[in-house]
Amino acid sequence: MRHNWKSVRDEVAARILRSDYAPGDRLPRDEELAAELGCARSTVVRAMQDLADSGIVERRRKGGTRVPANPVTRATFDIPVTRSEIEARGQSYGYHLLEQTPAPSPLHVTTAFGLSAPQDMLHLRALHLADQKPYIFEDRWIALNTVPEIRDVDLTTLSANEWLVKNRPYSRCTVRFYATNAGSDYGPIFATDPTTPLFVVERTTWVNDAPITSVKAIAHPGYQMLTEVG
Amino acid sequence: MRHNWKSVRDEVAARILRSDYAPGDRLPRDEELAAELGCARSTVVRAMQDLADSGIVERRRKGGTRVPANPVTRATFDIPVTRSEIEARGQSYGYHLLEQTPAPSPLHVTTAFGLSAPQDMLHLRALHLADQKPYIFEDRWIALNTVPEIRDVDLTTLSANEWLVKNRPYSRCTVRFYATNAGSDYGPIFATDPTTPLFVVERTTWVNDAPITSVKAIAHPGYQMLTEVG
DNA sequence: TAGTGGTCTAGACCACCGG
DNA sequence: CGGTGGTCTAGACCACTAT
Repeated sequence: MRHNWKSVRDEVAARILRSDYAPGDRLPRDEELAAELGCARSTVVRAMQDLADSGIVERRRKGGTRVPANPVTRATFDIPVTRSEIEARGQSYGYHLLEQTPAPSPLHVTTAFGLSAPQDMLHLRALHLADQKPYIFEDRWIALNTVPEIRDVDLTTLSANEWLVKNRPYSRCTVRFYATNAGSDYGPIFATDPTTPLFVVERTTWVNDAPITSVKAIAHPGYQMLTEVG
Repeated sequence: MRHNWKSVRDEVAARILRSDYAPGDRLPRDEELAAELGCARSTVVRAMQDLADSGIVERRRKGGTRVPANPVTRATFDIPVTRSEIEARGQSYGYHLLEQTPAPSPLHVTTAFGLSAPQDMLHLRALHLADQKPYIFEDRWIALNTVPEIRDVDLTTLSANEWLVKNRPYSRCTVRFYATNAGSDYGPIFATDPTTPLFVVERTTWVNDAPITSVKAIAHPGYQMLTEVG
C-alpha cells in the first residue's frame, strides 16, 4: 500500500525508469492508480502534479497522463544576491562602485525593456569581490521613473543589487546566459587577456510592465553555473 | 472572497509586491488567511506551496511562512533534445557523426561521474546542424557497463542524444553552464576564430548511481540560453 | 511542548478537450 | 459530449521545530 504522495511519485518514477511506461505511453487514470496503490485519488494527483512539474509526465484533461515523447531536462537555478553567493562560499565579500551616472537608456537597454523610446535611467558599474579578488562585474541600468527613490540611496556602501531586491520586488523577469570575450571592457577588470571567455548572466525586471532594472553580470574567468536534477 | 488557489496566490504575491509583507516578515498563518479570504485552509496551502516552489516565500512547520530575507531569482530552463530544439525554431535538422570510438574514460569524465577508476566507454563526437549550419557540437562519453546495448545501435543516423533519452531514462543529472574559447578544437567546426567565446552546457547522468553518459554540448557563436520568470 | 505547516481522505463539482 | 484531470471543502491526524 502506498499511502503518501512521495511513495506514489517514486513508484511511478520507477516504472518510467524501468520503461514500464515509455516515452509516448499513456499512464493509467488517476483513479485506477489510486485503486491499485490503495490510496485516495487526491494523493495520486499530488504525486502526478509533482512529476508534471519536473517535466517527467504531461497531464491533460481528457487526454490523460503521458510520458512525454520528447523528454526534456528541466534544470532550475537559484540566482542569489551576489553578496549571499560569495558568503555562502565562505569567502569575504567586497564591493566597489565604479560609476554612477544618470543617462538616457541606450538602445540595447531600451529594447531589452521593450520600450519604444529611451527613458531616464541611472547607469551603474560596480565590482563584487570575493576574498579581495574580482568575482562579478555588473553593468546595471535602473529606470528612474519607476524607482525614483534610488536617487537618494547611498550606493557606494550598499549595492544596488541588494537594495533593489529588498525594496523593489519584481513581478516579471527575463534571464539570459551567454558567453562573451573579456575584450578591452572587462579584461582590465579581471586582469586577464582580452580573449578570455567570460560567462554572462543578464537579467531584466519589471513591476506590472513598468521597467525596474536591467543588469549584465559578467563573472570572473572559470565561473560555472551548476545545478542538480532529480 | 477568494475561492481558488490562484487568486489566493496572486493576492499574497500582490501584498509582497506592495511590501505589505517585506523581506524577513512573517505572514499570517494559513488558517488566518483562509478565514480572511473566505476559503478552505487547503486552498491557502495550495497557493502557498506554489509561492514556496517559486522561492517567493519560505515555509517551516512552527516557524510559519516568511518572505525570504535574501530573495533569489529562481530560473527554470528546459533543455530539449537538440533535434526538437532546432525544429522548434522552424529550422531543418541535420546530424553528422564525426567519431565513434570505444575507450577508457579520461580523467575529467571519470571524475565527473565520481568514479574511482576509468571505465570502458564509448566516445562520440557529433555535430547537430540547423539549416545546414553548425548549431551544437557534442562530445559525449557513454558508460558501456551501464548501457551495453548502445554497441548495437546505428548512431550514424540516430543521434545518441535521442536514443538515450528514449531508451535510458536517468534518475539523477548534473548540469553545468560555462564559457569557453573555440580554440583549435571547436574553431574549425564552427569556422570561427580560435578566440571566439562559446557557450557550453555539460550534463552528466546516472541511473541509481550507475553512470550513463556525460556530454559537453558546445553551442555555436552567439548562442543564448533564455528564460522568463513570473 | 505547543504551534505551525504537511498530508490524507471522501466526496463533490468544474473545466477542458479529444474523438 | 463524455472522459479525464483540476480544484474545493471540511475534518482529521501527523511531523517538524521554534521557543
